[in-house]
Amino acid sequence: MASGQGSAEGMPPVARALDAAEARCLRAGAQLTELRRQVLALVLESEQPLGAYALLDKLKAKRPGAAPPTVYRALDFLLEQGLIHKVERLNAFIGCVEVGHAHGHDHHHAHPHQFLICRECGMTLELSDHAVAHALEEAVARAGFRMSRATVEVEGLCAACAGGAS
Amino acid sequence: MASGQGSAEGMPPVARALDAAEARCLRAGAQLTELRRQVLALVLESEQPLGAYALLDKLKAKRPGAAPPTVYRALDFLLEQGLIHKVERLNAFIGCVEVGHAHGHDHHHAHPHQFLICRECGMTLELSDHAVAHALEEAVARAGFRMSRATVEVEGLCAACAGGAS
DNA sequence: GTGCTACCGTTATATAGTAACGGACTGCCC
DNA sequence: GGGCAGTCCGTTACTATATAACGGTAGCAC
Ligand SMILES: [Zn+2]
Ligand SMILES: [Zn+2]
Ligand SMILES: [Zn+2]
Ligand SMILES: [Zn+2]
Repeated sequence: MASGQGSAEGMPPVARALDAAEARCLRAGAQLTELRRQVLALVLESEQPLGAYALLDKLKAKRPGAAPPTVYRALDFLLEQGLIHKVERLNAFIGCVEVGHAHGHDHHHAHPHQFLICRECGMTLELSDHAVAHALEEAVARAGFRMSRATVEVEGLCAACAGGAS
Repeated sequence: MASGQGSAEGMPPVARALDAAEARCLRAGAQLTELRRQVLALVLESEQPLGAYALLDKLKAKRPGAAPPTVYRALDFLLEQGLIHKVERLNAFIGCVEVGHAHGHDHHHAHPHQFLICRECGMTLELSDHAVAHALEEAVARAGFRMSRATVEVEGLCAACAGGAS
């Protein structure tokens, strides 16, 4: 398999996600090249969403010649494959939590999702709340719109930060 | 009154909105200065959301020395007062439709709202859908978050553009 | 007067994102 | 084999978006 191990047991989560991503790309007929894999790994290794230029700095360690187009092209690919999402409020990118969930549903891109962003610690949580998605679909339809993609991002305090400060 | 007319009857909508904005600022103890009023007028006059630099170009007609901080400072003020919103997906600004609705509720900033953006014609519609806001509050609370502000933006096709192309 | 605040002009800089060209490689057709 | 198209990526230059920092002015309190 992709990272040389036959099973997901005992693998670090990033490696498991990379394998899942590779499998998804295979099924989609897309090429997860070395560069794209490196960028994806950097996104996944980060606890918090990373901006394109932060990503670029990290990438330069392995790829000294990297420039903005290097990372933006990789990000575009990863977005198209649904392997990462963009957090619009932060101009930053984060791995999709659903990749590798084995949920079967092969949304090759853009499943409905919502982000919760802690303004204190920066932690960003991805939800896939059906009630929110449904309410939004209804409201959009009532307005006569046809929805193609939705951005739902909440800024606030996570449980830990709210507990400490109140 | 602000624009020299005693009543809202027969006034063009932008002038009426400017008067409502002035009244809101008075109540809030904030100063709607000439610069801020000019920027607000430019935002309100536009059919579509305007970027900061588009706004700057227009502003230069009346204020030749205007520079980026000129317009960004005015925009920050208008955002704080809830007179305009930022459309994150477009990095653009649009007037709040609720200003001057005489709804009484004096949300001096950040009422729950959603944007519907037509990718064809650029038309952007502001909703204030309660069901969406409520579903989002519930989901956020279930995740242990405390929400302060939410960005909800839908990209799609408006009725007119969807009807033509299907 | 002094000190303080809010507002704004001005210059420079930081951050985010794209356009455009060209080289390397691959697969395919003839 | 040669030619040709497609994909990927290195590279340069550039556009777009946003902010930092300093200084001046006007109003007001004391
Ligand atoms: Zn996701
Ligand atoms: Zn937190
Ligand atoms: Zn509004
Ligand atoms: Zn339209």
